[in-house]
Formats: sequence, structure tokens, C-alpha cells
Amino acid sequence: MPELPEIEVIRRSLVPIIGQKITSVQKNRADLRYPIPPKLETQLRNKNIIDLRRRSRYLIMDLSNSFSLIWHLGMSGKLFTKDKSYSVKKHDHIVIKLSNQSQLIFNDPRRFGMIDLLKTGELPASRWLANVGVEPLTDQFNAKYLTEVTHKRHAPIKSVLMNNNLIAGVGNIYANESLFYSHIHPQKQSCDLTETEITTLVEAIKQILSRSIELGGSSLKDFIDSLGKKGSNQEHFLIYGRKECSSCASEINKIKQLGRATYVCPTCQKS
DNA sequence: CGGGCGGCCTGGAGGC
DNA sequence: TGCCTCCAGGCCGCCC
Repeated sequence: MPELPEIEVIRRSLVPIIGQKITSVQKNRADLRYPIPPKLETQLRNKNIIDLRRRSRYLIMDLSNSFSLIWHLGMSGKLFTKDKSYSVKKHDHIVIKLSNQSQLIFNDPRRFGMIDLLKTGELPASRWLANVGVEPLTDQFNAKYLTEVTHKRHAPIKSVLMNNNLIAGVGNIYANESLFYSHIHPQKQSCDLTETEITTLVEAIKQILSRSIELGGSSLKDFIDSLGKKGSNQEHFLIYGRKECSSCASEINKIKQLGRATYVCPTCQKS
């Protein structure tokens, strides 16, 4: 489900649980995409949540015992808080009770998500984070960097944008939107991008991701933040899911790249 | 070697 | 109403 903006929206909405103590952990199955750490309950009980961070599409919860929980929501994962009267529903795989009587629920119908527990200091070199690319909303992501990675590759630009080991957290929706905004055809070979196109694309990605965060993320079907609130960025899509171009009203072509839906305006994205 | 595709899952939508 | 197929915001591993 979620790309960088949606995870960031969840993180921000969860900030109030920082400082809470974990009083109990209920695990309703042994695995998601990967096994849930078997000793999760004993390692979490009576620990305080001291920080919540995001890296790429991973959400990181630092604990007072120098361990961190790292979560990935896959395609359909939701992480939300409820008061103590909430009763567990289908696909609620993990329930964490907090000292303020609220409960943190991890619900994931498709089970592409994952959760792991590691020493905080071992996170950066872990299998989850070791190969993750630059954060697109930092200064490390700039025209120089994008020129480097695009010019030494022979792949369509959309594949490069969606490669998490190069640029973290840009998925199918935001790759489509950024390329349309920049008037670049998604199948253009990345090494053929001009200097101007690179500069425009860097700015487009930053703006589109930032605006989506401000709007609470994109709720295509069922995305909600941790308080159950939907985002509104989907109302501002320029091309994703559209039949007509938002700019010139041409009929949008829907094609497939890497098995994913790609939307192209034949008029605005010629090059 | 880098790039592309299948598979992992469930559920909703649409066709018949 | 039901059955079938296709599709979905991601990612890993295998194959070429």
C-alpha cells in the first residue's frame, strides 16, 4: 500500500505514543512475510517507546532497552491506535497495549508486511536497511546524484525511480506522478535524460512527496493514518488512475512496466 | 552483471 | 446469486 508519504503520515500521527510504556504484546500468528520474532512479547514488555523514525518505507520504533522495532507495511498493512474497548478484528496480527490504556494494532490482510526486532545500533547494517538508497527529501538527493545513477544505467527511467536501492520510498504512484509533472515518458532510457529533465525531475519528486505528506497521504482504497484518518492527495493526482490528461485532456495510455500500471499522456510526455 | 519477471497473499470489482 | 479472472500502494529471489 504505502509509499514514503503514507509512512511519514503514519509516523507523524503516532508521535503521541512516544514516552509510553509497553504493557503487553499479543501476537495472533507466527509469521507475516517473514517470521515474527518469537520472543517479541518478553523483549517488549515494560519497555518505553523513546522515538519513532522513518527510513525509506520502514517505520522504526526505538525502545528504552537499546532495541528497535522495525516495521514494513507491505501493500495492505495498517498501523493504528485504539482505546481499550477495541476488540480484535480479522487480520489484526499484532496488538501492543500501552501504559496510557491505548492499543497499537498492526493489521495486514495480504501479509506482505514484516516486523523485526534488532539492536538499535545494528539497524543501519541490517538486511532491511543496508542497501537502501538516498532519502528523496534530503539534500543528498539532488541533480548530481540523479545524474550519476541514471547515466550509468540502461533501464527505463521509471524503473530507476522505483528502485529502492537508489531512491528510497518512491513507488508506483509517485513515480507516475513525478514523470508526468516533468513531461518525461516513463519508458525513456534513464541514460538519455537531459540535464534539464534531471533538474526538473528532482524538484518534481521533492514537491510531489512533500505535498502528499501535507495532504495526509494518498488514500487510493483504504489508506488511513494511525488515528483512522484518510488522506486527500488522491484528489490531486495528475495522471495516476486517470482516463484523461489533467493538463491537455488527451486520452491517457495505460501500459505495464515491471508488471505495474504506468499512465502516460501521449501529448505531454513525448520525450 | 544488471534488469525483468514470478510469486507471495487477500479482497474487491467487473464480466458472464 | 455465484463463479471466474484480473487487479492492487512492495519486495525478494531467481533467471537470463
